[in-house]
Amino acid sequence: MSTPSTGISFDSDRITSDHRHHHQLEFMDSTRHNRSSSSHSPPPTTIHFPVNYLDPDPYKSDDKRINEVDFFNDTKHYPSKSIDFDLNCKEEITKPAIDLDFNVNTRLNLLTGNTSSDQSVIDDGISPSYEDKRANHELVSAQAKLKRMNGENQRLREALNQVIYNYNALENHLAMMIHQKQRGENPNGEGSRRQVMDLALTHPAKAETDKNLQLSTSEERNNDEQSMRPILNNQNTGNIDQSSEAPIRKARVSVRARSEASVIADGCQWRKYGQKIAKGNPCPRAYYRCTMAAGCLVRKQVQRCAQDRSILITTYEGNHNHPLPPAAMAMASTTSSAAGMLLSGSMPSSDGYLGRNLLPFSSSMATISASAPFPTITLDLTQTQNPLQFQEPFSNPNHLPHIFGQSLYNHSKFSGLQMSENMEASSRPGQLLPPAALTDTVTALTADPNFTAALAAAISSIIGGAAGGSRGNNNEENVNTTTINNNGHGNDKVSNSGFQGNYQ
DNA sequence: CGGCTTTGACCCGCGC
DNA sequence: GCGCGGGTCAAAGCCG
Repeated sequence: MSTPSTGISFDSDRITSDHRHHHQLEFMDSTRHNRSSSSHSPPPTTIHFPVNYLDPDPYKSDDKRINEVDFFNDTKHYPSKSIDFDLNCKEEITKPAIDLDFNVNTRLNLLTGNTSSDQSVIDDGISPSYEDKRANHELVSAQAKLKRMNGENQRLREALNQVIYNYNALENHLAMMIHQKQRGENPNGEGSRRQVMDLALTHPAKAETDKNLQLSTSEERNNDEQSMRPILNNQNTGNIDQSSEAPIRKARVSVRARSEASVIADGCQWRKYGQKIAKGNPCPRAYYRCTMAAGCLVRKQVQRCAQDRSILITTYEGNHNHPLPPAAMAMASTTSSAAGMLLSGSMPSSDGYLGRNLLPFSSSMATISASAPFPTITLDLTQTQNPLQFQEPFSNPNHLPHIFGQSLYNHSKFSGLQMSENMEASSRPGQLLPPAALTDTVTALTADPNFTAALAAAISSIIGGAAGGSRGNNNEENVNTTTINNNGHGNDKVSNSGFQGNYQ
């Protein structure tokens, strides 16, 4: 646990069962809605990329009434290592603020007391008083530097959170304007309700525009992409009357987590408004809508996996139009970022470039389904250990914060930040991209501004939400630019009280 | 009594 | 046009 390292990493993985929240979902045996037939759609083509996940131990039996998985409960503390960022996020009324609590081990073994056992015994001829003065000077200097860094880091984080918040507000304002425009043109409002909903749930207009522009440049499109052509035509002609558009696509982010809980505690308040038996799965699908603010259009579906009913599948849709509590922001920013990448084309279609390059990670990670009715990115958190994951000490099911950031977080690995530092990991067969593929992927990703934005949000999520950031999971091998000792173990760190993050 | 869940009915898109 | 399936509505009931 206390492996010496200068690494900076971010707290990541923790899932705990939590019964504080009362939203429950009864997966009944009802078959009244079951109209399933024997026909099945072909499995969607997929793109995979890694998500790190640690099993939350859903069978934890401390409490007889485990109804949720709380991804954000953070009560554990970890011994600090070299440089540990203890990120506390306090909730404000309108936006999250962050308190930073740095705990830096300067490795100078600076002592202000006279604990002889720790003092140097080497007689170098320098007087003790000189040593003390020098040590004190260094200590003061380090403290001053730390203070500056602390302030700067907090400012940056606040700025980043503000940007994310403004972005979400603007996005929802756009949806609202479109809604009003539609109502103005269609006073009855009938027949367009669902379309309005879809519009509001659809990811940013710019992302759609980008995607559509990409579509216009190629003749080789699959059927799924062809469905977007009406949108493209409208935009090209300057017609923004989307009420006349044909299929509006909305991105979904699906999270697969192994849990006996009924729902995952993602920090938001949800109200169940429906339940149905979907074709091909005897487990009912429950529909929830966000009730944290009037008019919030975010919805989620919760369903157990037919093949493995210990797996809970939660699918999010849409962006919140209201400030989120810190506990909710991790999921929000992650799903938003994933959806943005999906719709913006940063994550190309299943036969796309990135997909080929990322396929080596396919076994246990995230999946993009391009052939589904809606573009869906699935974060598979059911794997106890993914191919990139080191054996590490934080596989405690209670220490699973922020797993939702992992998908995007791992994407950052491909952005070429630390390619030269993959030596250890690359020694494990099949765990890293071939150099050429990696380079290509890096080029593709970094060339895409949407990826940059998404990555920023994801990093924000990780930094802001990781409740002290570094539980040092698998990711530090690549991302940590200061790592000297990449032994694959998580940076032990002092955790803190609040999990924060960002999501929508 | 208000908020939430349950659940049958309904709407709508899509494929045949 | 029809049936299927996904998604939503809304009345009724439940619960604190």
